[in-house]
Amino acid sequence: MSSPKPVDSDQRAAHKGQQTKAAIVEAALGLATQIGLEGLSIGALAEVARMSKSGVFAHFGSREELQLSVVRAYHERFEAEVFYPAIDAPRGLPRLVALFNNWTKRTTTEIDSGCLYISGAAEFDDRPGPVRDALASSVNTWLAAMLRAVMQAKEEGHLEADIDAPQMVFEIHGLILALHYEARFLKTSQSLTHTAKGFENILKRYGASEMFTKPKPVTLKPV
Amino acid sequence: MSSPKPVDSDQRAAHKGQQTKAAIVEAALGLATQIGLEGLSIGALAEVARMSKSGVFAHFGSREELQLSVVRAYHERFEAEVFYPAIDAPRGLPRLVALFNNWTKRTTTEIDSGCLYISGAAEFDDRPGPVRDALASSVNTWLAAMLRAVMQAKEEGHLEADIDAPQMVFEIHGLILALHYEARFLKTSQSLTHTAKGFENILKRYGASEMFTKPKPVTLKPV
DNA sequence: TGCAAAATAGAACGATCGTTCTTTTTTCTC
DNA sequence: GAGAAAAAAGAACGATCGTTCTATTTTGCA
Repeated sequence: MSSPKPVDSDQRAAHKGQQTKAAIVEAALGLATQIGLEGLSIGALAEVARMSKSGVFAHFGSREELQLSVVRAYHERFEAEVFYPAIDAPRGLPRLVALFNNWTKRTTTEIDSGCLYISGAAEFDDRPGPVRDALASSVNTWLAAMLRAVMQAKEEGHLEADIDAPQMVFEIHGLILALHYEARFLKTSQSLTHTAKGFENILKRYGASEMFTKPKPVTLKPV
Repeated sequence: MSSPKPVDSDQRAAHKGQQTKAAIVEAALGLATQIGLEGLSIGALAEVARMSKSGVFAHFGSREELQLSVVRAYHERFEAEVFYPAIDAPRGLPRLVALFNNWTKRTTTEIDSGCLYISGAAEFDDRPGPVRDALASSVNTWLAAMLRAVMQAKEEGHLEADIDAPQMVFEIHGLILALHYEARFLKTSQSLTHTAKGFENILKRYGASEMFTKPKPVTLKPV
């Protein structure tokens, strides 16, 4: 354990290979969200990354390992963009609202780029294997976080005491899925409004106090 | 217009070719719901249909035309299974409930087989062309039917007079999407219960009279 | 029953796929 | 700066893809 000076900062890892690997995964993530994990081909990826097929391939050893790397990268990005920022919000309903807003915001962005958790589910829903497991594990981790937030809101007295927490998470999940489906595929214009209104409805039904139900516009931190 | 005796009954069409074409589409539908429209290959289809590749191909002329045939067949089946049976129910809330129940029942079946409207949306949301158009058109037709049912229930006084009908359809759509996602991909056990409960919650929120909100078990017609 | 037409089969095409192997280039370390 | 190690490129593989073309078989009608 006396490596000279490795692990500089973040991605700027020791050997050059890890940098390019990170760049490849980055490009692969972009391709996979657009055309799906199954549509992701090494040839097309190599072209985007301006490398040779075998040069790309050598970093992963198999296409499946490439797909796994993409799933892991997506998971990290999702956490960083949706989960962690919401932890700053106070425990209870505010945090739940923050989680949902971040989720919605990300999904809105993904109307253009595509969501790997949704396209991946459709592609791998009856294709057992490591990729499917990684996808399902990521999604379950996220849904569990939402469930925790709901239960905390219940404990804090921000929601009624006898609510069915998994039921509430299920309904919220449905809103996001409908947003993605109708906005990205059907190109329905009102989807985002419907999502926000739907969340309001859910909050009301589960007894959220009025002060939380009106969604406040996202305040930008002053620089 | 003096063809001897064609168009006997249903599929038993005039020339033999149309029978086998129907059989091929049938097999293709089974393959496509499982592995997706993009995963559907003529070689694999030929094997299932116990025919040669070129024999299968000749019936369609292109892979895209094959995919279109599958989408059309799926549309017909969806209509026959979900839409038409519900028209027997009285106009208004009973019909809306029947539509939803049929939809749920079909989606439950599709936990094993897969839903073309969902997997197709994921595959073609970024891929313009006739297949995407056919898929979107079918889904829009169905969602329009749901919207009509909601508005009729409103007119009949079964729902509150000032409700936002598209909003209600959006929320219902979300329930079905969540059911498919969580049951088929995540294999969550409670999904069907959550869907039914979610629909109850929606009905209540939009002012359905009590007699409709308690879901009656599907009554089997005595033989 | 015979014959034209329709339906199916068979072989081959160029392209792309994931993967392997070998060679060249680049990088890192002493 | 030399030499070892890592990274990237290049070529080729067997397989499968959609598609085309040409035979062969089967069908339907006179």
